Amino acid sequence: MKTLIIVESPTKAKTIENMLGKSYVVRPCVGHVRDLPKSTMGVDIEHDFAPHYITIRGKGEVIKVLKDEAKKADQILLASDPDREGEAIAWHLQQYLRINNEQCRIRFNEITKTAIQNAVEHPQPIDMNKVEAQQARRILDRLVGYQISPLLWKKVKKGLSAGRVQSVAVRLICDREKEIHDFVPQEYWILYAVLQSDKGNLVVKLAKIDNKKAKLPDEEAVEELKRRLAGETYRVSSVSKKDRTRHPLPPFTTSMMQQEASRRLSMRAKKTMQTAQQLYEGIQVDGVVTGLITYMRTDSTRVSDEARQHARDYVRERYGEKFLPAKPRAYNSKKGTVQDAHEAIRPTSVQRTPQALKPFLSATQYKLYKLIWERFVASQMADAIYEVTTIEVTAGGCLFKASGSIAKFPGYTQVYNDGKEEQEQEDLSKVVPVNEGDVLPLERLDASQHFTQPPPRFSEASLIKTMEELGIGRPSTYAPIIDTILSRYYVVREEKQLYPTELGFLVVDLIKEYFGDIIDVEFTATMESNLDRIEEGEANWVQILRDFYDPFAVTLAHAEQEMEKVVIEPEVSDQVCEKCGKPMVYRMGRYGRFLACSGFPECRNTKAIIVPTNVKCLACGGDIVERKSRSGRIFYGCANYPECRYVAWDMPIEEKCPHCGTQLTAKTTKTGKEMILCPNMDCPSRAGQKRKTRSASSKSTKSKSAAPAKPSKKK
DNA sequence: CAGTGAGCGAGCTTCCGCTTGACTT
Repeated sequence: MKTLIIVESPTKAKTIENMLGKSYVVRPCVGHVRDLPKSTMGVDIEHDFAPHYITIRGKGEVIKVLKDEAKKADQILLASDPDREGEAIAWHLQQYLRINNEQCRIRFNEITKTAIQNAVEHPQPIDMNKVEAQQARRILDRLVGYQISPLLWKKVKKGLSAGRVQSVAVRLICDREKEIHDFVPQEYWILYAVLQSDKGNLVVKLAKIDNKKAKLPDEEAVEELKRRLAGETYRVSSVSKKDRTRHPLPPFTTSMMQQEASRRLSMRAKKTMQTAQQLYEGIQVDGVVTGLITYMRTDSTRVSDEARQHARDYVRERYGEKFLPAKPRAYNSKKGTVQDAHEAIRPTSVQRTPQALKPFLSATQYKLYKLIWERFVASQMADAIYEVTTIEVTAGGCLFKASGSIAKFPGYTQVYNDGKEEQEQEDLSKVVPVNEGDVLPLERLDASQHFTQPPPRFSEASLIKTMEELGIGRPSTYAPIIDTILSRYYVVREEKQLYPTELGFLVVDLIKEYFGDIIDVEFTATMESNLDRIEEGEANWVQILRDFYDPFAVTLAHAEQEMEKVVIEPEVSDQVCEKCGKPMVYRMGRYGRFLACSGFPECRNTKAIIVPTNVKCLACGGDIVERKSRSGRIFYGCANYPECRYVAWDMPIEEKCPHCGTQLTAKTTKTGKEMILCPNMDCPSRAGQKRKTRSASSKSTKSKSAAPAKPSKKK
């Protein structure tokens, strides 16, 4: 008796095969095996939206392996992920491999021997309601994307795209930009009273005037209040101390990991996912390829009992009983958009500390692993306890306050600092010990002018966070969506911020005008609740699609008719063509923006976009200019290139390196400090720093070539 | 670390979500 088990990920296949006996063969299908065709709609709208599925191009080898193994097996079990997409993958496999057995589907939420053995012993039928929900989602996305996009080609520009998810992402960025543009800053003032005490000055902040929240809109109000307070006595009306506890954060989901890696490690979502994938697939540790983290695409914070127990054992042993909460912490994923097929992202073993693994990891892998490990261990540790002191001072009917906190017990912050510490340290400096009833002489009143700030632009991380909150997109698509809207040139990224382009605004405005409801943030939420009803057997998938499509078809026809062809006028630059004297304009090419003569095609002059700086090149006396590399990264070079080859990633300063004479550069670090660096990597001042070269002792090359070549145990 | 690029107009572009490589922007 031989059983073939099919799972989605190759790594998972290897892991599970090692857990089961010799009579089991585990093979991966590597995601979906069939889908709608790329080149045509593939949906028969006239016949109940019947989909036309074909095997996915490029999956030939994977499918061949599955077919061969299926022939040899007595029993086939489909173990794709226990969520909507996984159910559909199982169904496609069943259809394609012609599996007759009704009991062919097994499901498990965690990869432990007991969970898998239990699942293998209880195969079930495929849940067709779930499959139909997935199919409805797939077809709806196809209908929307493959009908609005061609409309944009016709009316605006070829190659454009629109979709349920990407168009909302662009919309969010455009709406935010408008908000920032329309924002009117409000002036307000903050008033501090600096009071003398024998332990030093106490700084208290104005909170209330005549029992109402203090509002100081302008300088006049401040002066008036100052006159009112003149000669008043400042009396400490209360001093209170209170303990406050803070819970650790749950272990990572994909989106939380992307946000934290962006905030703390300045890593892009794509880079974070690539690195996490390496940790998941396995690193050579003492000659053995070891998977270091659980699956990295998940929307769940759930943790297996086994892993939780190991974390508790580790905390007890390493930090002592005090750091252990009485009850193990459970992070139950809230119901809703969460599909909960995988656990949270956590280390596969807490025993593998970041420090112990450091020699086997690249710098990036180490940083990300450390973040994941610490976040997970902290999530099973005791609360942090702070003592918060609040001092209230009254004077002339006004209430002033100061508060600060001191850590009494670090708890989980011993391992994972959530970054609120610095802020509280600052508060603390304002609090000096005083007693209730004390009358403190006034040193001075400090008033400062402030303005309300517009909301910040989206970063990759905050966009992902917002999309997740709106239930738009999935863990596997957060990072790719950002690439899509960047490559369509709907948005651009500068530093960490996302800015909409003219094209982005144009396309969003058109979709808003003609297909308003599709781009509404509620659209996906409504769709999801309909999909839930299909899953529950309360709604019919064809009916759901019809209810959506009938009005959509009308909208589409109307848009085809009414939408005017847009002529995009290129943006005129302040530069003049040196060949014909006409102004130069910005155009979009295959490699991004460039300057072209507005006299095209008579004059074919083109130039790269170069931004001047005020810095001189110390090597040749030329101007230093800002340019963009092919990958889009900003760098600085000499305007006399190629005669002068001076280049640097950071802004040069007019000062030479004392060691090698190369012109130095300056950059501001994350903490706001200015760092002077020599761009010459061979300079003695750079000694000990890693060069960006490929070392022969590479970890990934070895494991990658070794893994598929090694024949898994046969016969 | 920087090259090019657009228009013609034949035939193509495009969606979202699952998974990894192969192959360059």
